[in-house]
Amino acid sequence: MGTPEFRLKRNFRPSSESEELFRCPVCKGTNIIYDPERGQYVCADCGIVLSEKAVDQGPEWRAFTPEEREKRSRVGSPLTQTVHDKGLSTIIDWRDRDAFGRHLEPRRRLEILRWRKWQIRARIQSSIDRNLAQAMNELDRIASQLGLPRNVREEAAVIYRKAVEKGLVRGRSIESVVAAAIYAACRRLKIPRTLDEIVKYTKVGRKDVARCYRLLLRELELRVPIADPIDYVPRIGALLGLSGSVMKRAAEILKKAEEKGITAGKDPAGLAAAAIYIASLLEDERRTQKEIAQVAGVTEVTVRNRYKELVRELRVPLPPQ
DNA sequence: AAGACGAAAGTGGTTGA
DNA sequence: TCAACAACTTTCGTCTT
Repeated sequence: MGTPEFRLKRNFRPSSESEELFRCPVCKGTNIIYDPERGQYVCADCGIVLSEKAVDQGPEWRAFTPEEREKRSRVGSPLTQTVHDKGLSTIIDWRDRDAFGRHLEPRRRLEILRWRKWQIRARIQSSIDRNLAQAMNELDRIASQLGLPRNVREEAAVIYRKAVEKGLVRGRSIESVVAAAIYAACRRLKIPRTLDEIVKYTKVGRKDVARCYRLLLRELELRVPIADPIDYVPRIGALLGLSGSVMKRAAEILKKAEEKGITAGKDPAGLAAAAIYIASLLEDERRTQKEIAQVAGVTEVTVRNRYKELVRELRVPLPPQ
């Protein structure tokens, strides 16, 4: 994988009746372009990323109000109770006797044994299914709010399923494990989303999700490539409506910085933001530190610090003024 | 009036005894 | 488990455009 490259279809214009859907909801422009690498549509005029949320107007029924939480908890917790105590387990018990207390003949006994085995399997199966069903709901919700492409959702689903099968979800909230799975999927597929972005659409704490994420990595032996600041460039650039040459410039800066070994231990989003800032100056497509910081999910100060560092260490010749 | 800059104090997470 | 530590954030005053 070399430098990230936008191969975009300019003036992308789908035909006929679905036209309304392909207008930018912000600037009403029709100049929507598609970035196949990220699986996103981007408005070429105002630079906004049109997530799937903006395109498909699917119902978003979940609120974060206390009442909603109440409702959810009432649907959630009885599940385990039902399965545990009130499931089929009371119907076929462990005794090898019939309803009159007589011993069963051997043939009959084997039969019962088989029933019991299946009943237990069915119970486990159904609990996994129920868990998965709920989790997939959550996954879809979070993923579409983040505007994640399909392949990430699938990767996340696979990770989650493995986690359930290994019994890693027990004792943890489904939502936090789902969020962790999504984060892991993003990292693996190099679709950069910060942990904070994902947590934002969740009602569990950042801490929980981070812990679950580490757990998933350890228990499932997931290999995750280390976060590369360059991966953040296209997204930040697109959100700011910057041209390809700025992004290319930013990527070059980051590559040099990496070679110099001054990127270790630094927040990749911050580095990318700083590189974008420098590139925007060099290419004369100025954006303020504040704007860049905002879309990168870091503060102005961090952008500034990284930017000063990069300029100093790499001796980037800045234009006057 | 807005942007850039830097200092200083505070925060959350990692590391090593 | 605690303390030290580095990176990042928040806040604020000052200078520049």
